[in-house]
Amino acid sequence: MVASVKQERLWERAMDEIGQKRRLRPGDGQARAARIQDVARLADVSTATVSRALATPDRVSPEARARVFDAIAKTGYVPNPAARSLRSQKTYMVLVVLPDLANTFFSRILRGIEETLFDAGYGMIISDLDGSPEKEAHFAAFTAAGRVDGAILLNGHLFGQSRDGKGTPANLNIPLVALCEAIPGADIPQIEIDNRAAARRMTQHLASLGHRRIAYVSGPPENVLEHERFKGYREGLRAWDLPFDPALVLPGDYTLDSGAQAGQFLLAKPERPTAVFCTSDEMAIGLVRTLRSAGLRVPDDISVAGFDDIEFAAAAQPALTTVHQPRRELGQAAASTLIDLLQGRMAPKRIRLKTDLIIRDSVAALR
Amino acid sequence: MVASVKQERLWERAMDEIGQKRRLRPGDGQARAARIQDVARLADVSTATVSRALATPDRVSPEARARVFDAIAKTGYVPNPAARSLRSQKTYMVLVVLPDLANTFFSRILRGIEETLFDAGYGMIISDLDGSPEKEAHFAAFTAAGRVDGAILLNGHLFGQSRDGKGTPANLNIPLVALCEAIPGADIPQIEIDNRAAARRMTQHLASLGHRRIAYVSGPPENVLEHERFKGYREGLRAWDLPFDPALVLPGDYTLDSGAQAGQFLLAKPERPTAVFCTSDEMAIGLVRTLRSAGLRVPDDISVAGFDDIEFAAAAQPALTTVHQPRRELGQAAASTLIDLLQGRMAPKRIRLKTDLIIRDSVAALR
DNA sequence: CGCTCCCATGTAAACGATTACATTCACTTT
DNA sequence: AAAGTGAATGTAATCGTTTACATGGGAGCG
Repeated sequence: MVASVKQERLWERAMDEIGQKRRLRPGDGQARAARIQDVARLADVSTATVSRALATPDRVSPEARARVFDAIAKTGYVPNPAARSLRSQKTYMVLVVLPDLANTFFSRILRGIEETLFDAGYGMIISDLDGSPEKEAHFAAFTAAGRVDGAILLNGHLFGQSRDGKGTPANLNIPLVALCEAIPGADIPQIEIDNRAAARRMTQHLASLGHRRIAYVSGPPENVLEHERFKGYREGLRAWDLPFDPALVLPGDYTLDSGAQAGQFLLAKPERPTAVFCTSDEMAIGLVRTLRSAGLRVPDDISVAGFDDIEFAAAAQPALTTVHQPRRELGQAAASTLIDLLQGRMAPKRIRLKTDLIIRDSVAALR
Repeated sequence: MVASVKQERLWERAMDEIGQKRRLRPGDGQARAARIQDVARLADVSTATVSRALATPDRVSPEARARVFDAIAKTGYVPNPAARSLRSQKTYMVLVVLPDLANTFFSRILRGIEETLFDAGYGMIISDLDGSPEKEAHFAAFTAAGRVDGAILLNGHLFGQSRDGKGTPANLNIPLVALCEAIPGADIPQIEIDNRAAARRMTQHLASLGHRRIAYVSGPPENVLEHERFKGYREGLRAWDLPFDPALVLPGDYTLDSGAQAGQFLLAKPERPTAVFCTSDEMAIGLVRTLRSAGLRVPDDISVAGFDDIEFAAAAQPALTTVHQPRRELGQAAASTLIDLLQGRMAPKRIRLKTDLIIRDSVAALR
């Protein structure tokens, strides 16, 4: 892996030199790649020694090792992954299962995952479930076929199971890690933030600024994150001896549109809250937009808080007070936990990363 | 090739049916997956017939085919991808090369790619180059090793080459497609929008509203998109007989921060423009923020236009007038073009998708 | 000196599919 | 009736590694 740049250059040259036609399509100038045989012959050792020089360098003599590396450089040899995988039953590939690839919340998490996997020599295959059971079945089969060594699940449930744990989980026999949305009942490592504590903290922050009527825009009702955040919201109210008013709980599903929708509900209420806690930034941005176009000023007339701290939270008008999720770190933690499992090391059952309260301009003290 | 989708389906159905049987009892060892041998024995045919029943069903007698499918369902057989790939030199995997996975612009494109590949039975591997030559070399080797059948390049250059075409492109010998950012000089299909026409149209739109001093916030100077959009900007000015003023061209790199930075430059200018054309929505949003915090009203005091029409363009304050890029369709077009190549069909050398001028609230007529 | 032990290496058997080539058999065709 | 044709299937080589097992030789030890 370290020598890859140099190898690459040499490889091209070697390919040109060999220039041997492959029997694919006539007239196609496909050159054949060097095989382990070629390296072995050139280094005057057996294929076994070449393989060992690569996998366990300390088990071959320094002289042989040097000759092998030399031959590898000369031929530009790159091991054939299919052959390697066929024999060793390892693919060095990880599946990342997402509920929705188009959701901007995931992109930075993906990057955290990708970079960690990359450093450990693993590739990343992405599956965007997109709410389709058909795709889910496909990827279950895909996984079962042994195309990946492990998987990171961001979708809140196992293959073949619904979110509430109904149904029999597909038996994949590979290491799994749940990221962000914990999978209740599954005996796999869970990487997440403390959603409850974060929601409680935000609620208390709003209360501490004098707000007594604090609305809550929820996530989808079946969502584990939602349950936790809702609990935190109620705990926050209780800590400040504020009454819980079900009329102040508005349905949402984390999207911009549902936030805008919640804004409409809010405007229609006879007695308006003075602060709104949205459980996603997208909803907060949608909500602010609705409120402003109705002539309300944020935060002067009404405070709005978000959750996630996506890129646009800081650029929104007004800049959003929100809960920061360490998305990149979440991805990294999930990936390195999975790698631990893949390499037979112990891994913690649960990792909870710290969130931060980000105070910007969309929340103000009650006048 | 054509049968792959159907094959997948069958495996899935088979999986479902024998789901119970394959599940491990607690404490049980690893259950061995069924091989083609097992299916052949059960169906009382040779392995060749099983293979043919799957790949070319019409070359097998209906009776044998039925017995084979039956046996597949009974055993829950799923072909081993490594073995298949080793022998047939096909992986049914496509590499998607991105300059920056965390950039929200790409997520919807990825989805378009993913769904199209999925429908054709291909999987998607993502490589986030992240500006690192090391990663680039790695993925070049990865590709050269034959882990993918083809690649979609969104990064504007070939492996081993810089953006301006310097250096020898890696000799990968697999079908490639360039998406969004055309690769000049490369003899591969290019899927893109007409950046020049779109930029010209937006510039003319601003001019038609009476603006005579129209600033331009650019992309990175080495970027092909940037060159095209800049040409369009100048053409738009010329069409309205407006002078080109280099002082009104501000450097940017498509990010939020560079837009905010451009705003600072703008505020410092003695003679301010009345409209600003930002070549990305992110920059427009960053710019608006800077302008507003300096007390300027958008669009009353200054108009701001964007490019891309990302999700937040509509939710921004004020909602952004911008150029809509059909991102999902771009992804789909690139993927299906690549699939055509992979399956030996002809593919167009260049596909240009239509853009739309989206008129919202951030641009107004000059008072 | 003879015996063990271990290290470095080689030999060759997997891994699980695809597919070129061979074979069989039922039908035409001449 | 002999030969030719083509469809259905089987046989076995092949893809390029990894790795269990075998081997040979040098060091250590009594």
